[in-house]
Amino acid sequence: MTIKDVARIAGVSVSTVSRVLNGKDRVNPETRRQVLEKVKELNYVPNNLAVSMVKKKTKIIAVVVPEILNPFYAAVVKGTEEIAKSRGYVTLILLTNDNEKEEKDYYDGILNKYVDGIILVGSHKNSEFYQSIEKPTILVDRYIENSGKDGVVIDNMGGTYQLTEHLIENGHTDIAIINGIMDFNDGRERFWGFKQAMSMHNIDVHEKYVKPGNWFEENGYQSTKELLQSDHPPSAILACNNLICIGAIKAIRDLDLKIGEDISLVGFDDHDLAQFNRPSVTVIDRPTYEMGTNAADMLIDQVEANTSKPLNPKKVNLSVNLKVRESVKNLNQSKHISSTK
Amino acid sequence: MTIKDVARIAGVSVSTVSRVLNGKDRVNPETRRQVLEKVKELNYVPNNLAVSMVKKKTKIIAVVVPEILNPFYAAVVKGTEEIAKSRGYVTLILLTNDNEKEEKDYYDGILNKYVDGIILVGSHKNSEFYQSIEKPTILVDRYIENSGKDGVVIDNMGGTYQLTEHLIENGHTDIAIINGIMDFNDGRERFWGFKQAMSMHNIDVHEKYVKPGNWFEENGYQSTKELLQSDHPPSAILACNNLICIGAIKAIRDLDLKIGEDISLVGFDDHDLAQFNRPSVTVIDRPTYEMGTNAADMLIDQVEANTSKPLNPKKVNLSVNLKVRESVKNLNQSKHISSTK
DNA sequence: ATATTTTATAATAACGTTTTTACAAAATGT
DNA sequence: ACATTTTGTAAAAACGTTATTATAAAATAT
Repeated sequence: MTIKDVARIAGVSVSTVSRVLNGKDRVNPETRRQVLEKVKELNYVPNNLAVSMVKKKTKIIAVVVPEILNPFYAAVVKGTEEIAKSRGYVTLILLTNDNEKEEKDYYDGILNKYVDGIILVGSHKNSEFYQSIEKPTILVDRYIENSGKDGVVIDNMGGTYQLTEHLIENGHTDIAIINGIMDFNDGRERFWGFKQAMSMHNIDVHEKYVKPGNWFEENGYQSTKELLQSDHPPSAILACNNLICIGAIKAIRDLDLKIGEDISLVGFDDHDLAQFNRPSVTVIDRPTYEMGTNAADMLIDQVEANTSKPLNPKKVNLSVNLKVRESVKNLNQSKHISSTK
Repeated sequence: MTIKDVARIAGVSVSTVSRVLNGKDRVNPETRRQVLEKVKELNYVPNNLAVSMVKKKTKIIAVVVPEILNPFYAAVVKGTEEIAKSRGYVTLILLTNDNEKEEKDYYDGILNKYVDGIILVGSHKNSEFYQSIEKPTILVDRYIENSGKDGVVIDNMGGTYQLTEHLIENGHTDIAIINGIMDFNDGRERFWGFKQAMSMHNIDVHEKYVKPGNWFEENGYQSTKELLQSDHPPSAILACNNLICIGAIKAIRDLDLKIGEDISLVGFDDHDLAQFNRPSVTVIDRPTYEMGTNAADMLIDQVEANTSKPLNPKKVNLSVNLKVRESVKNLNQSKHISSTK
């Protein structure tokens, strides 16, 4: 069932059917009525492929993420898909497993020719890769300077700053930090936020309390064990993402210690275990779903404005939220109590 | 940069370039070499849209799921995407929020005209909807009889059968079941598996121990409270999905009871909390990722065989796996101990 | 030496739309 | 009453490919 069939059956030309369907003027109301009737009767739907070819717009956007089982990325995908849907677009999903080569191949093979725009949680560190992308692109979470692309990120520095300050306010000074890799802005900024808060309160950062590593649970588990089994264990640990935090919780449990008593713990990223654990764990919650919706709206705006490369790339910084729960011991209070004893 | 440009610059006809690129025979090796050289030099990549139009194949498949934040569906998506990728397809993702109307609209508007095939965790109960889908379709998880579509499902009945038998073997007879809605095969089959196991061991199913409801956490929480606060609380609870199980765990905790001592608990679906909770919870684990990969392979096979409607729809039943952990009290043993006292 | 087959390439049609151009007929202006 | 504008429709071109058909040259067969 093509537009030709409709035209033939309705007894008009192909162009007239097209005009009617696209709401163009200069078509007799009576003709319009008849065409619409036949369209409905024949259940005609235009072929997207043909439309895309002539309009050079596919109404498809791609969302490229490392992994979908991580709820963080799943939320980004969800936000993207919902905005896309509401604005008449569909969403192509690509999982990269953080494999740079795979991401590049994808880009060359598919993205360039198929989609109107790309939402990208990239695995590449160098800005050249991003510059080579011709389609409108929004970088999410990880932002690369000089990439020439707009970005939607969260306030990493503010997040660890708040967590650190929360610990300090509760009297902690021996604070350890377990971080992921520092190749991207996220790891770097989270570390800076911690250092900044410490320096603002004139507290020294002990080198042995700084544990860089990777973003996985095993790192959280091992680093926590090392910290707690050392000569001078810290009084509090800052876990820089959800997986590290889970690893830390498990390590603490395996060492038969109590969170919030023997050791205080705070984490970046909220997750089920942080909520469910007793005591529950104080965390920074970041608006992951909103990152998706923001990015999708920005992307589609760009697509529809035909601005493939923004003149002045902008980075939208979404604020994060401290969720105070039960995992931080108040050392001031306990000192106070012991001093009045 | 189109095939025309390449042809012009290489000094051959458009058709020759096309022949070279598609590996057709009857082209002079020397000509082939020259064309390939220019293609590389000009960095030419064929326009997918044009190819799709003439070949009537888009190399896009759609995966339609109710929700992406649920790890179960995320795993299906992941399995689908990885197979699709490896076989040269890309994956369109559609989230329905279990909204029947939305799903139908999607289907009419996009799926029919854009994709080669569909992997569908459907929200529709009636088979007519599925029959009306012209594209190759694989139903995942929820299977509708007479839909005319192939399906990939798991052994729901075997799952609850195993869970129930595990409880019975440990001496339980007062077993309660908290189930979701019975509109689809999943809820029905899970209930049947329970009943079957009970009847095989000649144990009566008490009506007050049967709690149908919905698949959400709140149902698990409320039903568990009701069961445990009744006159004759059961000795064991079977939670029919991950969310109900989480609700049950929370309710038990809020009632200050101990899992595996005061009340035994088993669940359908593995999840973080079941693993993390102390004591950990015995569950049925289902191969969600494999459902995605199986479905994608079956779908692409169909697409490439040009069989839009399988003559004899088949349902692939993947087996489930009992993960025995610490949440079931052995009543035989305790009886034995008390009788020898 | 001529007829036939094989090989290499080009020209053209087709996929299903939208957009542009063309052309009447009707309406309006003088 | 005639020139001009407006309105409604149709025909044709374009989007970028692949597939089919046509044609010429080379190779082979008789």
